[in-house]
Amino acid sequence: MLRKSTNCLMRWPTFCLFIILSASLQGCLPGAPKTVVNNTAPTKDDNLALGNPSQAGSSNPDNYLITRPAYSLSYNRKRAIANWVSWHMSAAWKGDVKRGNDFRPDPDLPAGWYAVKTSDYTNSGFDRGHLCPSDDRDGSPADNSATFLMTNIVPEAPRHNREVWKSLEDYSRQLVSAGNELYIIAGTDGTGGTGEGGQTSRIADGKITVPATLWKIIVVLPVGSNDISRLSTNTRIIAVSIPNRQTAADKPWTAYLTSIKDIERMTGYDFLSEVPKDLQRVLEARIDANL
DNA sequence: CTGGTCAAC
DNA sequence: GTTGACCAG
Repeated sequence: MLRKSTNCLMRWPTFCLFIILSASLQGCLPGAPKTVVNNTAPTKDDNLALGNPSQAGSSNPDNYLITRPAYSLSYNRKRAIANWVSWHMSAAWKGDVKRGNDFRPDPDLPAGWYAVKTSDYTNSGFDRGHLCPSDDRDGSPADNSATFLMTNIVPEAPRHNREVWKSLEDYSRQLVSAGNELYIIAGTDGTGGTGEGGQTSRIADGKITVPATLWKIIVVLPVGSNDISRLSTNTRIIAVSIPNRQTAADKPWTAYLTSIKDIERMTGYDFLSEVPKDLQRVLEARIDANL
């Protein structure tokens, strides 16, 4: 009953189309259309697609843009922590690369700047808290390793990091497993947190500021391309602002839901700046419904 | 690199 | 029980 493929092409075109798509044979068949169906496979997209919230660049040391394949961030030299980190998240970034734990100074800071090292956090009473999590970047060794550069790390109250912040990270990866992709921006604000040793403004002999607040904005999109055009008034927005205190973990992350507008008021940043103004207004006022 | 802890699932 | 993510030495 098996026919040669040329017969198949004439007699069972639908069947052959299936073969073409599933076995990636397009390149073997000259003349086959390049795009037969919409591409719904998740991709790795621009980490800053929704905008650069603080207009970070190369001129201001306290708003210094660092761009990598894994994420983009604004670094604050005076505070020795990031103002924010922005990254795209989809199943395309996921894999089975083992967590590297290779915390190290960021070699991409300008010459002459102090580069935070992992031992600056030892015995500080604060965790080396990821902004862009290791587990969001386990698709390649290079991407995972990039999350351990100390510019992506902030002094985070241990219970904050391991409990309430982690549970939101886990939830966001569940959203990805369920068929969404995400744009995530996480950052810091204010000075002074409460770690294992009590209230602290700075660690490492004053070199590193302990942020008072960690905030995060998650834009939830269906898997696809043309990112900006996929935002609508129905787009789900998850925004939280969580004090950097051990006791913050006494409540679930849903207790800290807020609006993007509130985070803009707190930080002075402008989020979703690539999105049309009218749509920004709607989405930035939104507070996610409690789950 | 190893062993230990803690919380969540 | 296992896993993930810290810590210290």
